[in-house]
Amino acid sequence: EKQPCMPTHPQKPLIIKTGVQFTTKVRLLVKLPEVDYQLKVKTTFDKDLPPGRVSRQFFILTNNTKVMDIEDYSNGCLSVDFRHLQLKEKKYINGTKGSEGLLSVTEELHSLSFEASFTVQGLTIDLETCSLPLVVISNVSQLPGGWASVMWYNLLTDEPRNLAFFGNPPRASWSQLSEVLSWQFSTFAGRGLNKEQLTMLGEKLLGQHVSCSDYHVSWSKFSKNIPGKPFSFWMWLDSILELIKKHLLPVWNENYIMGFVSKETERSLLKDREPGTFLLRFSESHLGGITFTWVENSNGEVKFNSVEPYTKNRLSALPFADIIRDYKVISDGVVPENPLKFLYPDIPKDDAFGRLYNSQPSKVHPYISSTLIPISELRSNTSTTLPSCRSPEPPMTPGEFNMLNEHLCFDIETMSSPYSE
Amino acid sequence: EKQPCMPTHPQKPLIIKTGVQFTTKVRLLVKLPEVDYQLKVKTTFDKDLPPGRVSRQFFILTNNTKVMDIEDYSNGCLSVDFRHLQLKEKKYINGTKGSEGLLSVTEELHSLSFEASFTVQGLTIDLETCSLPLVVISNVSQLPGGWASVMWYNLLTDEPRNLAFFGNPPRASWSQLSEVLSWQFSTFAGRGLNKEQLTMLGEKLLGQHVSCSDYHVSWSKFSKNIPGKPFSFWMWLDSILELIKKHLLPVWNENYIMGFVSKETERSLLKDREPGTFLLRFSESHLGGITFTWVENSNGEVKFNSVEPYTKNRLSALPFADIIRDYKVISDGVVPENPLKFLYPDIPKDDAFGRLYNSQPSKVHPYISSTLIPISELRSNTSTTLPSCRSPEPPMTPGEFNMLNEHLCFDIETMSSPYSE
DNA sequence: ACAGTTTCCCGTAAATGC
DNA sequence: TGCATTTACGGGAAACTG
Repeated sequence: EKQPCMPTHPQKPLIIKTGVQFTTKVRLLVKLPEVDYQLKVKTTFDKDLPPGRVSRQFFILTNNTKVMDIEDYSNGCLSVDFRHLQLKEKKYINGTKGSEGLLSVTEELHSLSFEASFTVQGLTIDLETCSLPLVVISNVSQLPGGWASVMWYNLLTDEPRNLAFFGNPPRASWSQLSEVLSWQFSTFAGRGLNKEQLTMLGEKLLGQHVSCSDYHVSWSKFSKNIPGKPFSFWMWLDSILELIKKHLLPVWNENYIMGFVSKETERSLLKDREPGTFLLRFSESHLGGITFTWVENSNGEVKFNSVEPYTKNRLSALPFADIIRDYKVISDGVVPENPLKFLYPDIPKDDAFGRLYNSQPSKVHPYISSTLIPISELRSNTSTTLPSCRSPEPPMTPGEFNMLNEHLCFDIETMSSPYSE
Repeated sequence: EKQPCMPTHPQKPLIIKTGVQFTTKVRLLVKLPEVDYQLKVKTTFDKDLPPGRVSRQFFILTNNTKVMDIEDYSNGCLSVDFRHLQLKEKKYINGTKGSEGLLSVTEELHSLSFEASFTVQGLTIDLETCSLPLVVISNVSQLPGGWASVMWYNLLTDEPRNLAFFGNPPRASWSQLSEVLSWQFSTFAGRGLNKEQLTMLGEKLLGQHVSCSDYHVSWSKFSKNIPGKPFSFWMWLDSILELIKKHLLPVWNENYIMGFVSKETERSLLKDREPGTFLLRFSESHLGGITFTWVENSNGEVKFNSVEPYTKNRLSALPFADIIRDYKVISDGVVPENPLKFLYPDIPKDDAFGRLYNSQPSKVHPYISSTLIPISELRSNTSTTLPSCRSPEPPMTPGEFNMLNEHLCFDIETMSSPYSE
């Protein structure tokens, strides 16, 4: 009879961070006869959860009851918006720290329950409903893991409340999964993944089995660390999504980032193109990095170069389009030259990126304006630059206030509060 | 009977941010006879504060009583450390929102009281003491303003608890103030200010009166916005201090930053030097910026150029020493050249900064490493690029830190609030 | 409308727990 | 000890509130 809407965390529903406000809405779908009194709804976190089922317990720190009201728009349904709800972990539940030590926090599912009761014609009616499974995190660094769980659950089951789902999570067929992955990109970055990009992702995940589109991917393969690497497939992919959202949106939406290409494919694509042709792809070895690879012709021999991937730190100092515009290679002290001429297959660089270049900062008079440009220095013998020695650090002695300390002996002393810097 | 010792937390004592933990310590300076029971100390915020005296009221959210204990080291004094104390504002004290609407939050002074009582030989003895005046802030953005208050108070009064101090704050003599300002730099950045730097600051604050070292600076001149600018003298100076702490420490400590120089002085210093001689100074028109000015000789005519000031954002993309090493000017498309040759007066650039250069990032094999370099493009027609108007100068102040001495006699102590970095 | 002030909360760093 | 998880809080920005 009622229908819960999810915690409306704008972007990533079904994930709640402790100590951070969330909201939820409950709507009564039937019209009640003669409701002339207040219909109270109470929200409870993990109501009736079998003990030992979860390893962490939480409660709603804030006010958890509210009176239903007629919805503004149209239908006249009764509904209630809970706002400013906040979750806190119960401490000291000693001993009963759940049996599921095998699961990580982001695999532990919870739920929000809603209850109301009213009396009509002497008959008391109890209503109760609950949310889809929720993941509770304590730091945004756990958001990607939590979102992986939410996706997996909702992709693979229709059960409304199987909190033990990750005790034995099913596999996903590649055709289902690839659709979800593309959907992530179209939802959060405005453009989905094309067939070639998905193929590369499939091969990364499954080896050459991708051809069989009914191949299945296990939860571990998707969400647990790749052997030999400190991150999982999904963490890697999500780091790219974040990079796009923060620094590459226009370039991504123009479809200028091939992004997911194996090195072999990359070379076979570039080798017959005009020298100076380049393409953009994401780093496979590091989280959230993008690089460009260009082809050049030295002495009749085809050569490929890739720049060290740019990560969010570098990109926040200099927008990516400007990096492409200004990138220079200096060989043996000769005049720097930009090796990037054509975006694959053959679009003149400025035709593609011209609209995305930042205008130069306007000049503040007495000063000469200055900008940063990305530059690589090549030596003809070895590939890179000088060895250099780092120097020691300067001591930094903040004078302390100990001036008055010791000798003052008498009685109290003070306090330190964290202010400093 | 009790006596306070200074904020043991080295950094910014006497400032407390709501919602952030702080600590304080109280020490009993007399030995009590036969103390065979527990001596409890209770901490109260703004105890007995006349109503209406302050516009905001706070309370200690956490546990505020603790038992005294024998101090670990030596003397066997009784003492107690309060940790994890936290302040929260009392809400809804309707109506009584203090009379002092004239004062800003950082001018509103508070205090922490400590009480204990014990019985000896049938006689009950009450002990009480309290802290130096405290400033309560709610966001780190208020820290500079709070610190200005703490400095001014402790510089200009020996009263232990004049919470109405900012109702009518006294002026500071330039000789006092300049000492405090220099002390800020030596405490927080490891090197104080020299005579020339202080002179420039004095002129900024007082015009040409600095010669009279008994000239006095008002609190407003020090801490209120400079007419026509959105920041005060102290905010400007503090933004420079922060910039040094975060990005310029080694360069500052090597004394390579002249920093505070008027444009006139700058030119007169540079005009007779070798072309390519440069000096480093802070922006007077923007918060937290540093620039270099170099002299060059074009067609027998002396010319000065200054680069657009670097702020924390740019500096966190590229360390300042590397900027100096790599800075290039490109004129009319010719080969870029670094115009910086000698640090004033005549130190070859690499002799001065060589040890401070960062080593190049080591190369990750398949990639060509890349770095950012700062570059300015000049057109030959005018000396710089677009014309634009620059604004006037920011002011400055000197000061000194003898603040906390004297008054320590009786009662209390201090606190430092945890802000750190 | 607005300025001063507080709240909110991400993201990094440090602390804690297992 | 190392890893997983939580806490702490600076810093930018939004929300508040007179």
